Amino acid sequence: MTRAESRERVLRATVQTLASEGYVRTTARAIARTGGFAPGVIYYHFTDLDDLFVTTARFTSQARLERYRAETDGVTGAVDLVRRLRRLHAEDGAEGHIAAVQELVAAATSSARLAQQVRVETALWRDFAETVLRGLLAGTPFAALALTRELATVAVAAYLGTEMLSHLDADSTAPEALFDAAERVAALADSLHLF
Amino acid sequence: MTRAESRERVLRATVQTLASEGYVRTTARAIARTGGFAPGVIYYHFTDLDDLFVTTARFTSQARLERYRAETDGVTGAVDLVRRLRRLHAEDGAEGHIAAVQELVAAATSSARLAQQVRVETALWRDFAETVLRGLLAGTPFAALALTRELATVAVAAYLGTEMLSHLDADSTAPEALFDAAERVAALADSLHLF
Amino acid sequence: MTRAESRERVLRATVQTLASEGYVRTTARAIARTGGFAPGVIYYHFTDLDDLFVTTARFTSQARLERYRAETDGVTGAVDLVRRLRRLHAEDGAEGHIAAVQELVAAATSSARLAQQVRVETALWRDFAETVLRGLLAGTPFAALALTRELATVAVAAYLGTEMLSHLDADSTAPEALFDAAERVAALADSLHLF
Amino acid sequence: MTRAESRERVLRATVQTLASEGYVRTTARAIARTGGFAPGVIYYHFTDLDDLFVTTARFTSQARLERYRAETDGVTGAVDLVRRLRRLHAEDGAEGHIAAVQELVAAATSSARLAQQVRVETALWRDFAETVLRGLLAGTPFAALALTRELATVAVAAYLGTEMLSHLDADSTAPEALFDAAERVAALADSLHLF
DNA sequence: TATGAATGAGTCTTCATTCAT
DNA sequence: CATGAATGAAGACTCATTCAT
Repeated sequence: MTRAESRERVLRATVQTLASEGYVRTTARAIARTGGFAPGVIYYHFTDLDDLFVTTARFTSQARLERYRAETDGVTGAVDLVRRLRRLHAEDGAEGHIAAVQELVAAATSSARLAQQVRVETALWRDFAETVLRGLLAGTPFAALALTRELATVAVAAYLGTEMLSHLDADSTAPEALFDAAERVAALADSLHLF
Repeated sequence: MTRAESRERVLRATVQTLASEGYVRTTARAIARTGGFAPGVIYYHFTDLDDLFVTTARFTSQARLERYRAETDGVTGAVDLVRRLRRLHAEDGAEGHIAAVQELVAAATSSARLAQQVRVETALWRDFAETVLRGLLAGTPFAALALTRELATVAVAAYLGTEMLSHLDADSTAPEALFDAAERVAALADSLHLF
Repeated sequence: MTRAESRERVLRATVQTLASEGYVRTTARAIARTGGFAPGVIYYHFTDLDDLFVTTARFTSQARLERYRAETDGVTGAVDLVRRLRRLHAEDGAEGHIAAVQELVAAATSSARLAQQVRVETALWRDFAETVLRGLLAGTPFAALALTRELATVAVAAYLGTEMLSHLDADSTAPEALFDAAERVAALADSLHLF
Repeated sequence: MTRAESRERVLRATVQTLASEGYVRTTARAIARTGGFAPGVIYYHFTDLDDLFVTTARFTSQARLERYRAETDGVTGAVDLVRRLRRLHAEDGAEGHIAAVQELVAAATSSARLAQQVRVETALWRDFAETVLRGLLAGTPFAALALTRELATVAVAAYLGTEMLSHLDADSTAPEALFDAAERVAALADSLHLF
C-alpha cells in the first residue's frame, strides 16, 4: 500500500471513529480498531494525535466544502436550496462528516493547534454560507439590511449545534423535521417572490 | 461546613473548571484545585465523576433556566427581548454557565447517563424557548405557520453552537456583533408591528 | 507512610536500580520493582523521570560528600588518606553510590537538566578533592607547581572512570589492586617526608 | 557500492551518532539519518543493534589503537609524549572516537555481549598504555616500584572519565587545561632526568 | 543490495478511584 | 467531614525488527 493511500486510510478511520465514538473515546487504539490496522501506523504517518486531528479537520472539511459548493451551484430558489441541503446533509450523515467536524470543533478547547485549524475551516464555511445567502437575497428588500455575514455565522453555528443535539437522540429524526419546516418556509418565501 | 454547602462548592468548582479548561481537562484533580479542596471530597458527595457531571448538568441548567424565566417574564416586544437576552448572556459569560453546558453537551457523546440528563435539560430549554416565541408571535401571521417548535429547536442549537464557535477566538466579540444585528432586525419587526 | 519517607524510599530504589541495572534499564517499572511499590508512586512524588534522576543525583551525591568530608577530616598523611578512602569506597560499593553516580554522569548526555545538576555536583566533588590535596601537599615542593586544581579534576575523572570499567568485570578486584598500589606509593611518599 | 564499503558506512554513521547523540538516542533510525541510508540497511549487514554496537566497539577501538601505536612510536621523553597525545586527542575529538567509545563503555552495563567486547578492547588499551609507560620509566627509580600495570589501568580510566565529564560543559576547555598542566609536569620531569 | 511500510512490545505518564487516618 | 498517599488500568508514543517489493 502506497504512502498516500495508507495516510488516507488513517484519516478515514479517524473521521469514522470521531463520528461514532466522540472525541474523548477517539484514542489511537480506537482509530486503529476502526481502520483495521496497528496503532503504530498512525505514528508512522502523523507526528502525534494532535497532528492527526488537525489534518483530519482540514481533510474532511475541505472535501465536504467542495461537494457543498458543487451541489449548491445554480440554485434557483429557496425550496431548491433546502432540497439540495437535505441531500447533502444525508450524505454527511452516512459518512459521519458533520458529526466528526462537530467533535473536532468541541475538541478545539483542548488543543491550540486544532483550534487554529478549526478557525480556518470555520471561516471558509461561513464565507460559503455568506455567498449562498447573498445569491438568495440579491434583489430583495433583505439585501439592504446588510446582515448576510451575521446570518451566515448563525447558520454555521446552528448547523453544528443541531448536529451536537441530534446525536443525543439515538433516533435522530430531529433534522428531518427541521428540513420539513424549512421547506415550508421556503415555499412560502418563493410564492411571495420574496427572494 | 454543612453537607449541602460542601456539595454545592464541588458543583460550582466543576462548572468553573468545565468553562475554563474544557471537558477533557476537567479531571478530579483539576476540579479540586479550582475549588481548593482535596480530590477525595468529590467522592464523598458523588459516586463518581459521571455522577458529578450529571448532577452538574442539572444544577447549572436549572439554576439558569429559572433566571431566564424570571428575566423574560413580561417581555413587551422583540427589541426588549433581545436586550434582556443580551444581559442574561453576559451573566452566563461571567460565570461560565453556557460554556460549561456546551462542554457537557459535547461530552454527552461519551456517557449514556450524561446524554440522558442532557436530553432532559435540552427539552426544558426548548420548551422555554417555545413559550417565549409563542408569546412573541401571538396575533401575527407567523403564528399560523405552526413553526414555533422547530424555531425553538434551532434557537437552542444556535445558542450552543455560537458558544462553541466563539470559544475558538480569544477575543469573542462574535456574540456582541450577533446581538447588535439581532437588535436591528428586532427594531424593524417592532416598527412594522409584525409581532 | 509520610510524604518525606515515601520520597526517600523512591530515591533509594532509584540509586539501587541505577547501580545494578544501569541507566538504560532503570525504567519506572524497574525502580518500582526494586522498591516494592507501584510505578504510580514515582509520579506522585516527582513530576517525571527526569525530575527523579536530577533529585537522585543531588540526594546521593550530597549524602556521600558529607560522609567523605567527615571521614577525611584530620588526615595525617598519604597512607592514612588511602586507607580512609578504601573504607569509604567499600561503603560506596555496598550501597551502589558511585555506580549510580557514574550512571547518572553518563546519562547526562541525554538530558539537559540532568547535565546541569551533574555539573553542580561534579564541581563540589572537585572542590572537595582539591581541598584534600592541598592539605596533603601543603609545605612540600609540589605545592609550588600550582596543579592541585588539575590534579583534583583528574582524580574525580579517574574515580568515575575506574568505577565504569570495574563494572565490566563481574569480579571487580580491580579497585582492590589499585588501592594496594596506591598504598605502596603513599608509604614511600610518607617515608621520604615528601608530604 | 560494495558490501564492505556499505558495512563501513554504517559503522562510521554509528560512531558519529554515538558521539553526537549519546547511546540512548543512537536508535536505528538516528543512525540511518546520520548516514543517509534506510534503517533496513543496518539489518542487512548486522543481525541486530547489539551486534552493530559490538562491531563498532571493535572497529573504532582498533583503528584508533593502531594510530596511537604508530604515533607514539619512538617517543623521546615526557614532553614529547604529552605533545603527541594532545595531537591524537584532537584527532579523536574531531571524529568523535573517544566520545563514541565512552558511550559504548557506559552502555556495556546493559548488554553482556557488548560488555565482553569492551573488556577485550579495554585490555588492549591498558596493554598499550603499559608499554608506553614502561618505555618512559625504563632506567629510572620508578621502574622498581612495579606499578606500571596499575598506572596503565588508572590512565585508561582517567582518559574515559575525563571525556565523560568534559561532555557536560558545552565549551570543553577542560582537556586543554589538563594537557597544559601535564606538559608542565613533563617538562619538570625531563629536566630532572627523572625518566 | 536497498527501501520503506508495518508491527508489537515496551516505555512514560495520567487519572479515576480507594482507603487508612 | 476531610485528607492525601497509593494503586492499577489505560493512553500516547517510540523503536527494534520484519518483510514484501
